[in-house]
Amino acid sequence: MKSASATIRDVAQVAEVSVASVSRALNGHSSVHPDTRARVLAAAKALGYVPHAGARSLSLARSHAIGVVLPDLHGEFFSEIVRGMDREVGARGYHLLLSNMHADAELAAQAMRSMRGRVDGLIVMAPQLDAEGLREALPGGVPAVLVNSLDGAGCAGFRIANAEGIATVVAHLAATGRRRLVHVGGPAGNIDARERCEGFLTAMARHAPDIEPVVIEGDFREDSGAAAVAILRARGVAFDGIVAANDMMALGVLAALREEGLSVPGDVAVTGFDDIPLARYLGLTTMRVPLAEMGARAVARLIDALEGGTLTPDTQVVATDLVIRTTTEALTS
Amino acid sequence: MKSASATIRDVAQVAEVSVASVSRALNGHSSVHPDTRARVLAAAKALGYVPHAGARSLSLARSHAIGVVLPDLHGEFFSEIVRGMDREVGARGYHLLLSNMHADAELAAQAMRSMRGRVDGLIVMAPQLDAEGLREALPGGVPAVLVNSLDGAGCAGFRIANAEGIATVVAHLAATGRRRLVHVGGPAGNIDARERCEGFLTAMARHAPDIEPVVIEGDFREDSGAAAVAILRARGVAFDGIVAANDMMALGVLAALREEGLSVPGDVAVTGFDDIPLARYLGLTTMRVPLAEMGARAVARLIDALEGGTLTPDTQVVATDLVIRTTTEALTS
DNA sequence: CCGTTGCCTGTAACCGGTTACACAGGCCGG
DNA sequence: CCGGCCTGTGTAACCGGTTACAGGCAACGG
Repeated sequence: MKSASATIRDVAQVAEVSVASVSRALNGHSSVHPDTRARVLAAAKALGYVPHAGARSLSLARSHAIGVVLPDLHGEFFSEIVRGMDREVGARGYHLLLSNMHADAELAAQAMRSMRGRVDGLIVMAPQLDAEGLREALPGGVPAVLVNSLDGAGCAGFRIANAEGIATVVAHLAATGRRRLVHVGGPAGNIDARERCEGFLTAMARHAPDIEPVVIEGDFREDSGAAAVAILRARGVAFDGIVAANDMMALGVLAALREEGLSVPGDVAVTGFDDIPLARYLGLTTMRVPLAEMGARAVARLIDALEGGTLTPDTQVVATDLVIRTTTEALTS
Repeated sequence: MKSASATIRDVAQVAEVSVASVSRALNGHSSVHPDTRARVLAAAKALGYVPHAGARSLSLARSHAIGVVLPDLHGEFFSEIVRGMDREVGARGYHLLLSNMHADAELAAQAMRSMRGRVDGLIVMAPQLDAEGLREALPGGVPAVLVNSLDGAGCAGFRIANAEGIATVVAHLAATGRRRLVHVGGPAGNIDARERCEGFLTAMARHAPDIEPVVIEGDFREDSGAAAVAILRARGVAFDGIVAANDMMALGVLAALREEGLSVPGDVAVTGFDDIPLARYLGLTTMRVPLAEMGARAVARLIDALEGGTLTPDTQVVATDLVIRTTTEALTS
């Protein structure tokens, strides 16, 4: 009811006990006389007392918050991961503290540092940072779980089975009769993009050794998928399949192909990666990555470690599943 | 470099000055001798000192974090709003603390209380809470901005022009020759759902007074859109337009109609609400709600108030735009 | 030569909680 | 009747910062 917030001392005064007793009563300690507890609870309710979480976490050295550092929230990729984290964190009684990290390594370091003292642990998604930059940015003393990041510091982490996933995609396309494949890659410096690109080249060497694989660099955003198609047409490249490094670019590719009058999957097959929710609606064949689950697992692992366990410094690989939809339907034979 | 985190006292000891000087030097106070400042900076760097944000915010009574309380992160509706908040908050040097609130009013209150002392202000999205429950849940002493919520407490807030938006939709459908409209509403108790439903009935009374409007209750999720179509068919209702209360249900409606062999927009026109990113890809006619912008504005308003301004307790209405796509194309006349 | 001023620094109180420790009192057995 | 134990409570130190206040010292003017 009171607009100014009451402190534990106010409660103590009203209940006519010491602050220690108030603290014990409110935290359910056993060694508090029932009468005292009742008086404290009554006083707390009367004053509308709400404990000050900041002060509490200072003395407990526990904030029950975990920090999430990520590049940006654009596109469904990170949204899905955060959604999974949010679910797990809620179930465990923790909070999520979000922090955007810009591409610059220095700003990234600053973002992580600014979390010391307000979170118990850190989940870092820094696909664009190199091992060096990441190690420098990570503040000491805070347990961290890396997601989709190069591990330069021997941290716990998760990574997507990118190369294996792309290999599955290429094999699938080969099985439906496509061999002149083009890869639309992600931005240089992005670890997922690089692994997917390398996976593509390796897979092509196996499935279509006679064909010179074409790779066009994009930036993981829809526009760059469309741009890639324009480049291909301008160069006069012949292709019957486009393997995009993520779903958003695949969508751009789809739109551009239709614009150009090419039929999908008639003339060209198209695949994505991630299986963001959008992909299902558009019939996009893609590699399903359990994004939300990965987020939830990262949180679970971190909290387990915080609550007594230890954080084993190994990187867990999350598997991907091929989801076949209409953009790669086999040609009528 | 040190794994255990250094405190300001460690820095003071190494630099051979008092903690006060360290604090002043690091915070750029003018009254520090250049030599002292240099010694402090050197010591801080040597120890890998990072200030403890929790302790800092306790003594400053400022956390530079703002709390966001929302029902869940499912669907793109809230994701978009949070994305806008994240952008604004990052630009202002603040952090976002997420907290999920379940439907229960008691849990909602607890979620908000648990933020006291860790955030400077609160943004509350509680479309499912009544005015009473919301007022009780809001902790005193923390500035709050309500988004899409009933205001029982005279708070600052934002709301969507729901009724006007639906009226625009109905008018648009009427203009393309559809009059036997069905509304698929959101869950009971949700403020947006109720306003949209009432808006629908009002608009129908004007545009098609001779027709008994049909309303089917959904839950804002895709499945319930499909379920609504099943109900309509089972009841043998005749309709040539479906006005869904949000985009996700409209998608469910679209899928179900196609399943039933009905053509969109040939036999039935379909509209959504919100203009989530998905809508564009599926050609769904909908009312665009500037979700990200609304989130950003809520944050901006809150931070402005925190930094000296005052929080005027009025509710700002965000306007919606009709976005016409293929699901309401006019019938060939 | 001394008082004043300004610059710089340290001491200590404070933010709002938690908790180790001391201690008062009642009850018990010896 | 007294020592020990158990229960319940208060005092005060602590978490890691910030900052009001006091004071030391050099420069300066009178």
